[in-house]
Amino acid sequence: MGPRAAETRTRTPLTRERVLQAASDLADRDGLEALTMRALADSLGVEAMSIYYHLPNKDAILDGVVELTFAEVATEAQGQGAGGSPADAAGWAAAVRERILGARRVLLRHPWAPVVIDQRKSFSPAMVRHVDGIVGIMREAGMSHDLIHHSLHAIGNRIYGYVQELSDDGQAPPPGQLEQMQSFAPNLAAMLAEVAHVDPESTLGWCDDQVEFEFGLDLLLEGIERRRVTEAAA
Amino acid sequence: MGPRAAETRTRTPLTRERVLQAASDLADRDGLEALTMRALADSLGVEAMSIYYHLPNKDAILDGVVELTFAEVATEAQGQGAGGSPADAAGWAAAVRERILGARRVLLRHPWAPVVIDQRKSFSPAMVRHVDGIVGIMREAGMSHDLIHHSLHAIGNRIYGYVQELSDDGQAPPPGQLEQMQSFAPNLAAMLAEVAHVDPESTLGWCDDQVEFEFGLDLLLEGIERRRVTEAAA
DNA sequence: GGAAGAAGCCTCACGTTGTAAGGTGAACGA
DNA sequence: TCGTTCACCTTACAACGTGAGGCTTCTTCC
Repeated sequence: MGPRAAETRTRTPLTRERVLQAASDLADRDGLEALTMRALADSLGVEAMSIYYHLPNKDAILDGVVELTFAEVATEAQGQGAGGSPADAAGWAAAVRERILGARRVLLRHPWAPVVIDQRKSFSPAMVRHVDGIVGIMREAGMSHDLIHHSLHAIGNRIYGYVQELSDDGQAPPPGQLEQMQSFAPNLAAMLAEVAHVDPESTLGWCDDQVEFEFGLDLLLEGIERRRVTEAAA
Repeated sequence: MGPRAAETRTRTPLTRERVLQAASDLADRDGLEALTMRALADSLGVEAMSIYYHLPNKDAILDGVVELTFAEVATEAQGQGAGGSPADAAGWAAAVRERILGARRVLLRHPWAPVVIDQRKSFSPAMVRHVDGIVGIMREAGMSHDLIHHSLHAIGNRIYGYVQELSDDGQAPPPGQLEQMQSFAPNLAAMLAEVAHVDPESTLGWCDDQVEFEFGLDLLLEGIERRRVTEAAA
């Protein structure tokens, strides 16, 4: 039998994985700024310096939780239509769209992740694999590497650099502020006044992030599709 | 005469503006992480706590430098064709494009600015004015507030959330890494292998950020233009 | 001219951060 | 039984933002 049989009362031992999972949970619960070495250790019932036995430093922890997040993206992706390949010339955009929205679904559960991703270089293998899948779909649709490359850049910011954008709280700004804005930003003020109350049933205050996200994504995908057709005709 | 005439030998006095300018310079020179209260004070020939007489705290400084950056954007914009309004139904996209590229030119001189902008809420008046100008152009082209609103979201990330993206150093990754990637990200590796050596005369290593940026921007602008035509036809 | 007070800068100190250095006790191979 | 190694802990330090309050120097009013 393993050494676990003789175990008496020690707490479950620290591992790299347990630390990273706890870090992710802590950031989910209390936000990225609450992810300190001492708080993390505390949530594991351990002293801060004990963590350094399993991870070299905090940067490694940040890299680790990003990796962990993209592992989640991968399982999310294979949960969907992983069977056939609907990525022919016609359907590539739908397939890419689905992958990206899937990644977004995961990132919405870990709002700190995009922040961490673009604060550091952070090219984790799982993230690379995710991008690779998208390249594969576009490649199957017959797109050139050059077009794919540009498209990745165009789309890239949108996924990984995705941030909460305006109005986290989902409520209108302090009432006085809008009419004050009217004086020096009249166009913007007019727009906000009209748009603000259009669809109160949307998920979040005046700007439904999901709607906005898909609007931008579709603009890009449509544009890329037209470039693909042009390229294929040549 | 003013009190300046009687001045003997004191150093030039601290002001809010001088502090903010020094902060911007320091971040330009040594990076955002080097912008600490003590280092900032040092660059002003002063002790850290003296700054607090002119600014309430570090957040105010960060807000201030963003404001200062967008003031630069404003002067850059009025340097260009501020005379007539070429923002009719046909030319709105070109006008918006020019504004955004102008903002980008400034932000490239202050690479820390986008980071600061989306770390905090940071809706500085100058930034609001900049957005307002874009709304005005689109409005003149007859677009609905709804379409403008969505378009702002689509474009927004691209400007303010703009980050350096991959390969800051502008060089290819460590040579071994690419063929290692080949095993678990073959599509990506293939693309990189082909794209990497295409245009060595471009400004920065393998990914010319300016080209990529304009590619994405044009995709969005074209898509928005088609939505505008559809909307105008209704 | 002299007193009062404000303006502007400084010293000191505290709590929090990441982490280097090294200690301690249990498990284990010789 | 005796190191050695593993896993965790204690102590300590430099750097961070900043609260409390002190010391000049200038302005203002009598």
